[in-house]
Amino acid sequence: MSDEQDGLDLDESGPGRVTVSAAAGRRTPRGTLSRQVLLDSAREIVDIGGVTALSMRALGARLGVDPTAIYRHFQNKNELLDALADLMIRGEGGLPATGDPVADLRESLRQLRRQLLRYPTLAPSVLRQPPGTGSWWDRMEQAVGALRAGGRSEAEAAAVWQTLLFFVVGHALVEARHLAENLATDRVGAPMPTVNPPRSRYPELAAAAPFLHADLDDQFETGLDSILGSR
Amino acid sequence: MSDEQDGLDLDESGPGRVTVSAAAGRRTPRGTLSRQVLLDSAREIVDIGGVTALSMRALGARLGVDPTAIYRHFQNKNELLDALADLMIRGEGGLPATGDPVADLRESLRQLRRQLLRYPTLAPSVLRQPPGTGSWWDRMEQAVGALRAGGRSEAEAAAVWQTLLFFVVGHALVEARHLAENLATDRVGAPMPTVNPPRSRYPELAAAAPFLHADLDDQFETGLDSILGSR
DNA sequence: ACCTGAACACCGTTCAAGT
DNA sequence: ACCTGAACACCGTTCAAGT
Repeated sequence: MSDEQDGLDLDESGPGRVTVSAAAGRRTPRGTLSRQVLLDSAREIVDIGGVTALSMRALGARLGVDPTAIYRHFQNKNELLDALADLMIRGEGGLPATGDPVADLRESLRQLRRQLLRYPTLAPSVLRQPPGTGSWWDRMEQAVGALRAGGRSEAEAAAVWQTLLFFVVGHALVEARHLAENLATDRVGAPMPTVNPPRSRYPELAAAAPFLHADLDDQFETGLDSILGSR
Repeated sequence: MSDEQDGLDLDESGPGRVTVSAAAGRRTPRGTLSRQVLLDSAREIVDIGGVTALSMRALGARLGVDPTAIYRHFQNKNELLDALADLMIRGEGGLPATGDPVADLRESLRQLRRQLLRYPTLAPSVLRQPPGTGSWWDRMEQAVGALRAGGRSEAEAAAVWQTLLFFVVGHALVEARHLAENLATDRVGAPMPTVNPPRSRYPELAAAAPFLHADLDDQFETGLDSILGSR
């Protein structure tokens, strides 16, 4: 177990830094570099070492290409990160469409959560794409439709959608931290460490503490219930 | 107006980088460095240039001290950022206590929101302090108490608290972006740019779009309503 | 005890030069 | 047209040395 503080990105930092380079030997021949190839490699790097392992230099090294060649395809690193966030927001395999709008909405949010848990260190980039961005349109159209069908006004539907979004991303961030800590301490699947405030000063909190870190799948569904009002 | 992409931290980056140093001339005499002094200066730097302007070197320069002297008081930069986040979470001037638990809870969340809007680039650090951390205890005790008083079970109270937390932080992040964009384009106080999806493919979204960027104060209250169920 | 200064191993990005 | 390589202006952090 290391004594270093993880960043929001859950990456190793400092001396024990995770480095991902792999194919430093082979050279990618001319003309093969493209947004697609770069995004694939970038996602691999993030998959292995988290977003802090993704540097222009590391990405270049992985593809056997000079780091500065990347700037032919992305204006800067931020644009690359936004493109990765876009992939997560759009998802793979399309949105659920069973015919039940509310069920589809819930499943869409579960899908988003799964994506976020697979690439937890990209969550900040995802949260940076404002809710009105094109990447969100498909998911949002579905959500607003479901909420309107449930009898909500357009104004209410818009507000509830934003609330749902923040909840899903925030929840995934906390769960990702939990997973990372248990991986680090070899206690995968262990329950979350219980909050332990002094009962004398924090009676209410102490009583609620055991429930704070209940099963996170259940908690996610409960959260959806409380926002969607189907409690 | 610049064409560069802002980070989550809303800072300038790249060539037009914001730098904050000021007192590069005077030297702080020996023995005057402390966590308190460092935190105050760090907050000033973040206030002026955002969190990306805060480097160990910049902080040292501002205090007329070698950057590495900081490591006497904070193990590393992460610990310094956590301490700054702590200040935001705890707030200044104490929690509201009018006697009405639900009103106090709402006011406490508004207080947190105001803090986040004053130092928006610290929001990621705030979100990184897990909900069970000591910094949250006072606010959480109050929240859980109010929710229990409102008739909720301990499990429900814990879940609703987390939902509220994610909502407040996420909402502040979006609003901070909005403020930063309007500052950059000299349109302070202007309404948010309307989402404009093609109406043919996104009929529901197009109809709800005008409400998506309604007054953010109202939207915040509406969001609280929808989570707290007093709709 | 507390701070300095050089050093190490990194960054993102620009720009002239090569093929 | 596309990629390279040197260069610039930065990082966080360590460690031996100074006061």
